[in-house]
Amino acid sequence: MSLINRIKHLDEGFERIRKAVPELPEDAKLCRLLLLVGERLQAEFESKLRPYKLNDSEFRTLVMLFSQPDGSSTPGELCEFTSQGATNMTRIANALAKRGLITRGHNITDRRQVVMQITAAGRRFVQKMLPGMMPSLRLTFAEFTQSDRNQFSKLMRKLAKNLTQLEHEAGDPP
Amino acid sequence: MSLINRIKHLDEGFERIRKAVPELPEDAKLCRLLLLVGERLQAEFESKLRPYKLNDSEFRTLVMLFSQPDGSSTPGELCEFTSQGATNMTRIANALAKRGLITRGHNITDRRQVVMQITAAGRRFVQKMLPGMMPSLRLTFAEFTQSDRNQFSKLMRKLAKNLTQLEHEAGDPP
DNA sequence: ATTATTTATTTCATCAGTGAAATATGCACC
DNA sequence: GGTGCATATTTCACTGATGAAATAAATAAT
Repeated sequence: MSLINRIKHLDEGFERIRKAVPELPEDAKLCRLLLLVGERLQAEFESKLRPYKLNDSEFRTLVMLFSQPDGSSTPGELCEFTSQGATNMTRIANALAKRGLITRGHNITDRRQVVMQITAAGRRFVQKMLPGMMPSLRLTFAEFTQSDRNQFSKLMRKLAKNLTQLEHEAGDPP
Repeated sequence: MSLINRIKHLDEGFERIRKAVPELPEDAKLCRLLLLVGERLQAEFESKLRPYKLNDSEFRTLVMLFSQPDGSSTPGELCEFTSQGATNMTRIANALAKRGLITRGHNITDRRQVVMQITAAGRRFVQKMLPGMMPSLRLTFAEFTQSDRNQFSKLMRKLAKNLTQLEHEAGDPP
């Protein structure tokens, strides 16, 4: 069932739910909308990655390194940036290192720290991958005006701000 | 690291990536924004569900039944609506049935079809759950004006339309 | 009546991520 | 130099989803 049809289905179902739970705010639907679109977008990304035998977290980690000023970082830092557990990060580093996309060494001034460094091959890989994602990216945001883009960015950041506040208030109140 | 900080980190990293891959459209960032917010929102939902020992796909399936005019559907239909595989749907149905939230019977006119029917307990469960999600929902969309909501809905639907087109064009061209 | 198709289930193997606990190593403090 | 802390890795058990293939049961086609 296409995304459009699922949204149509959502619109209909939501009306019936509101009949039974009138307190349900309209925002619940916005929320589902975002999640539906997000899932689909995520699936699109992963399908681009699959042929290269990389999964999403591996690729994101690699791009994270690519985007560092010196192309390197430590597992601990990357755990923070990507909200991954340390166990996972070790696994990801293993996978990337085995494929020669990164190297692992030790920080000279603190030999406890591992430094993961993107290799030339890793950079080439990212530079080859990114354009492959362009076509669907352009299609996805087709007919977006500059004002649409600005609105979109603004709304996402507003959501992010609120969600961050939610995180902090989650420190269980008495 | 908070969502806000991750976005700040994204803003900085993106600039550096653009230095190396100038063709990368600004939309790539919008895309990551949406995915970041979507992930966080999804996590929020799942945390609400966890105490009830239901996972996301189980709950969504239950709500799907709740939203049907007669509170019932078949595994095949639900697979379409939720983009789940048949194997998964059987597992979900098992879980929901074991907890008494749905019943399973056979369609009278076509005994191959299983009909999953939400029970009174299932309805009560949904009606109890939904309000529990309200507080975070209200916080998430705090300071959204009605115009924000309309914009948001409009943009999501535009994305959905484009993504649906993408799906269809995915029918591998010669 | 036999064959083919549809629907659901079962079985099995696999992947990706999670989290806890134990281990190794190196640093910092004093 | 010994104690304690920080960093990363390993091991293990688990969750949730995924997909292929075999099976069962009922219906449709003819």
